[in-house]
Amino acid sequence: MARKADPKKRIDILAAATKVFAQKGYAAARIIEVAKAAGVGKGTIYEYFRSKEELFFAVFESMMRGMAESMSQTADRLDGPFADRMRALSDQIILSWLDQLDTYALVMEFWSATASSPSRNMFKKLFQQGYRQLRTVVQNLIETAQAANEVSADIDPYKIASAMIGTWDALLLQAWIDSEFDALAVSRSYMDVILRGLMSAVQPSPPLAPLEGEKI
Amino acid sequence: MARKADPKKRIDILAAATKVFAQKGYAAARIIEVAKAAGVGKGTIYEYFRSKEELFFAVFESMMRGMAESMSQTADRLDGPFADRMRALSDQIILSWLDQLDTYALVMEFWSATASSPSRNMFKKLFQQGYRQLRTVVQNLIETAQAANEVSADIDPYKIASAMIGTWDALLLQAWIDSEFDALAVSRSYMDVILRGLMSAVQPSPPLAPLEGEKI
Amino acid sequence: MARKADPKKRIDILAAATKVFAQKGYAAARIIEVAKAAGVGKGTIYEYFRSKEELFFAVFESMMRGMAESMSQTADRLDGPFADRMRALSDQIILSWLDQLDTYALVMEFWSATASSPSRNMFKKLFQQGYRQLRTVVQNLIETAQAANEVSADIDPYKIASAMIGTWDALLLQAWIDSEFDALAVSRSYMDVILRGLMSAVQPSPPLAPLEGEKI
Amino acid sequence: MARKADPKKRIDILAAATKVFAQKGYAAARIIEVAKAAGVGKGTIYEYFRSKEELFFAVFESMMRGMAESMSQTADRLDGPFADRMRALSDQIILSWLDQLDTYALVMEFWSATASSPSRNMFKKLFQQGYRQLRTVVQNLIETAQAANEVSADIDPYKIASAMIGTWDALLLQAWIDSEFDALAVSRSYMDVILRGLMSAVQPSPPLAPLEGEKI
DNA sequence: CATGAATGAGGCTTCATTCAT
DNA sequence: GATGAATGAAGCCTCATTCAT
Repeated sequence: MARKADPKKRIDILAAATKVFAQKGYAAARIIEVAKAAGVGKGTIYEYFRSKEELFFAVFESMMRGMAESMSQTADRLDGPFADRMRALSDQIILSWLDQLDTYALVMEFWSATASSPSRNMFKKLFQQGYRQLRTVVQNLIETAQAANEVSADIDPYKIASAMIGTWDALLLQAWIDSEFDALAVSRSYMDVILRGLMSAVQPSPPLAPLEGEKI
Repeated sequence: MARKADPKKRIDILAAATKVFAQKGYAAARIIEVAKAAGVGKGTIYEYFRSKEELFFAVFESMMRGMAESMSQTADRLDGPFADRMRALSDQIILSWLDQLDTYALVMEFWSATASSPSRNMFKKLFQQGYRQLRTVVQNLIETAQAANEVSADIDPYKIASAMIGTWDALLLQAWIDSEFDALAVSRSYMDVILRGLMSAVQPSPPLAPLEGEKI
Repeated sequence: MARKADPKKRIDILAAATKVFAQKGYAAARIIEVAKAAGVGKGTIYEYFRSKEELFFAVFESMMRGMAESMSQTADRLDGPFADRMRALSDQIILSWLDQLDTYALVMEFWSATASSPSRNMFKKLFQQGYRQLRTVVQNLIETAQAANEVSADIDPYKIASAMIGTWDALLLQAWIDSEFDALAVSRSYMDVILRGLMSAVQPSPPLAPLEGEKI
Repeated sequence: MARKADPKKRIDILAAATKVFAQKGYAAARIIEVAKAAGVGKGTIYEYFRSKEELFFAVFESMMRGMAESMSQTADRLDGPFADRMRALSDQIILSWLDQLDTYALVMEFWSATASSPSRNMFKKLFQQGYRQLRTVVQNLIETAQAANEVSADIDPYKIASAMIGTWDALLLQAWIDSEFDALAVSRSYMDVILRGLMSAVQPSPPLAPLEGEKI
């Protein structure tokens, strides 16, 4: 028998690719670099992945899967009053991402790299799915809080959840851009304000002039 | 940067490059495409820009400059109570970007394209500068409102401004990814909550357990 | 204006490619070799031909065109009695090909190179066309001779023409394989016999046992 | 050549290789394909043949051996008058080859594949040997006929034999190229003419004009 | 003996850049 | 100044061959 197919090798290559793609970007990443980082020969990469693009896609997929998993685990472990849950979730997201800020670069890579590629749509779907998953967690928290009268009923859980995860994303982006940016501190202040907004009595934006279509 | 005089041609090339880079991404964009789009010969590009990267950088710079300009003009025109100003600003940002969502792709491009480039730092600086500019506008609005007692004094204008522009950014990202995402509606609900939070009495997140370093 | 497109360069590359393909064979031929032989850069090849295969096809096409041309010119110049014409044609074919025996290798290349290629059918057609053209020339000679009663009427001009050009082809093949093989001498002896057969009274193969399907 | 003993496996591989090489051509043939067709592992090929080229050479050799064998068996079985023998031989050659026209492709492969190979000369020799063998059979038939006064004595048996086998080869080539080409019918008409030429009284091509451009 | 996972040399091709016109 | 033909560096990928199991 020949050397048996090492299932660990696929993982190794994936890990190496994640690192190299994150550091160099898709276009600038070299297959040979990935091979070296994985401690295998160039050709071996192609034993496990059909092409550079497929490898890239596999990295993305595994990354998203990892994120989603850790996310739902986190959500399961949350308890206490609504505000506590939200603060804990926020911190968890920020902290776990700050730990692997390099990987964050990949999220951007995935976009540019597939700009004119037919797999762009697959990326789009995986991406939306990731966002949706996270959004659902937050949305559920809000809805539960509304049921418990912790959050005013006139809040649209979907919209607010969308905005909140967007904010986390953006804070991480800023942290990535600017290593001095204190994403955790900002996120905490932000949560204070948001929670206060969510939990206070409703005051629909009443005397506000119509805004539709206006371009100030 | 520019070596030849005709300023109109330089602008034509820049506009063409903006379009091509936004559509194809930096790596996939071809100089010949830019040349065709600009209606000039391939060699002419090099009369105005030393290299593809420099052209790219120029596109980025002009984009940031344009954004900043429109941003400060908008801010100058704002008036009325704090909530109105904020809502108007939010709408303005969202709407003007939605108009040119394609160009938004460039923001991501700028990152990935320079991942392993020596000009990465220049990009970083320009980017931070753009963010800072926008943040300052929001920060000023908040500070003014605090001075007028419209916003509680315990709010950190810098942090909240950071979070808010991040959220706008992220909503646009989601709109870009998912064409059905209604960024405007979400941003308005979001502003309702945020404003309520900002304008309600302060309730510092007191009984919250310490979070530092914890990984829930 | 840029350097003007040199139409001669295409010819140069084609000539170089003909030489290299003939010497090395399609698979073993290297684009860089062709470039060097043509005195141009590697990339220039791709300015004129989309791919190695296309270049190869162009070589084949130009070769066939050249052959056909020289063939019909030769035929036009033939005169005198039938036997003289045939002998002159035979000699002309053998001699002109012996002059460029290397090129002959290409005829074989064309086959193997396209064995599993989609362009195989194009090659097949060009090839058949070349053969047909040559066959028509011979066929016409025979038919004219039959009309003049120089050749017995029961001869099938198509079949005999097919066999004759086949023989020339095969003699050249042997000459190519074996540099000591005297294709000209053999072809002359062969023509003697053939012409004697064609011009003698008809004696249909009468008392011959049926051969159909038999496998001796 | 062979390094391992099992002679059956060697033959299996050889048969598989013959098929694959004939279908795909040498360059396009893949060792893995041969292995699959032979029902063995890739590595096993290398137990029996040192390299792809050696395998190819072995295929060629076995093919030539097979041809030569069948050829001499055929010749031994021939009897009757000269014309009958020749017609029977011709039919035998054409029919047996038409049966395996695919394999015919290999003959061409052998050439192109070794164009720039050091084994080219070995191929050349094997090839010449095959041709010579066949030629000898025909030559002997003619010489025997001359001794029996069936064929005029001024015929050069070597030359005519060379031309005849060449013609058969070429007819098969045409059949290979053009599936509608009726090689058997053409070969029979051709034999009629040739035999008539061979068996008629000698009329040396006497009053033939000198051949312009001739390079004797 | 047999296998097929691993390897890396080397090919084709692309495309930013140069420079003669 | 403008052009685009020419260039060649460099990348992805293939596939014959090796060798641990």
